[in-house]
Amino acid sequence: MRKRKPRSDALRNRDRLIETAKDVLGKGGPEASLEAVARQAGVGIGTLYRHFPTRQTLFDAVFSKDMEQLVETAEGLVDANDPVEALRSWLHANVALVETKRGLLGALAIAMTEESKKTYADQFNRVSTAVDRLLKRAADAGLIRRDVTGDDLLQTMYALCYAREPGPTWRPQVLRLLDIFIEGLKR
Amino acid sequence: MRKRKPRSDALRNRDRLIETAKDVLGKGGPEASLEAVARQAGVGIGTLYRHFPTRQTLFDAVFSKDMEQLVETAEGLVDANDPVEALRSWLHANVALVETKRGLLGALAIAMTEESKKTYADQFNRVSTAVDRLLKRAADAGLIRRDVTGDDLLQTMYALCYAREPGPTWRPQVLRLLDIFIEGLKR
DNA sequence: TGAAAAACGGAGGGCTCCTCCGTATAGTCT
DNA sequence: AGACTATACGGAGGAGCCCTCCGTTTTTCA
Repeated sequence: MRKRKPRSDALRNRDRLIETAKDVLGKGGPEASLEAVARQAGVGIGTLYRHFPTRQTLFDAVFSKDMEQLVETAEGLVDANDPVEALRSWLHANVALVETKRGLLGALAIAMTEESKKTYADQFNRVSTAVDRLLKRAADAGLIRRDVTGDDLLQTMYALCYAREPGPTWRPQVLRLLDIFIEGLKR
Repeated sequence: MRKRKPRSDALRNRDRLIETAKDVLGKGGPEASLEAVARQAGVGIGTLYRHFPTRQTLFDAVFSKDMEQLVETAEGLVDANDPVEALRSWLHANVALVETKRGLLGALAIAMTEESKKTYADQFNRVSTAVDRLLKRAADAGLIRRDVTGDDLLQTMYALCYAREPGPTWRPQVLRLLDIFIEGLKR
């Protein structure tokens, strides 16, 4: 017995929920009410929970597109001429990405737990591979120290993003701190 | 008309609440139930709210002792011989302090908002003064760049503490990232 | 010791979380 | 087309938390 085609209303509702969640979570942070999401999406609360059994699965759905973009940016830079500059611009691109959804910062912090690394394992691996290759090239060229991983970089970046209060000076400050960190990387 | 002496039961309850909060928040993070705090302290919920009208005021009470220690450490280092090393050891001391209450990390993140800077204004000023003096001495000696504030340092430190997952490798990793940052500070 | 200030406790309204299940409906088969 | 059934829907409901309000109790002080 073949499996049926997924029901169209289910697909539609799923999309509406993700779209609405992006909006609501962006404004209200990661603690926003899921019932509000369901309401605003014009959908019963039961429907929300059927599609996304936990808060985390909803976050994951919201972020998966951004993750994809992050991966692509990283992979596009693998063969850059100056590996250190490539790292820097990758990090800067990420900060810009984060800035577009400042309200999601808290949610991002949640998203970066060990738990969700399993969910994102595939993307994380691709990012890690790309970034680690850059790091290795830079280290081989004697440009930076050897004891740093792609994970370190990512975590530090998110940490710095998270630490600063949102506001007009947010971005330059984050970038400055990040650059100091990169400076420290150099041998 | 003189003011009365504060009632003894009030003082007692206040202390119990802070002590219990330290415990409960340490385990459950900053979202832990305040009703649980009241229950475990053997006190009515109304009593908790009378003493601490908001979640933040309760956090503040919990942290005020640690803040004091942080201030003293900073002030003790002002006249150290090597200003950069002094900065480093101050930061390391803070990391150690944070480690003793790993569970409070999330709460700390909350505590570091603009809002609570008003509450801690006094302590923050003393820390800032001490650290800025160290920074200035180091900068005057040409050891580090000039565009960094004590606030930057503090925030970065908490950010790095917050980014890493708790676990046996937590501390060395945080210290390593912090040292990289300090390295980047150097001119 | 007794009055008044100060503090206490917890009921209660409002909100959220999440589950469960009777009802509705889209896809499939004849 | 019509019927059948897997699939999805909605929202009521129990449980927990937030916070306020106020009648009752305790402590201080004259």
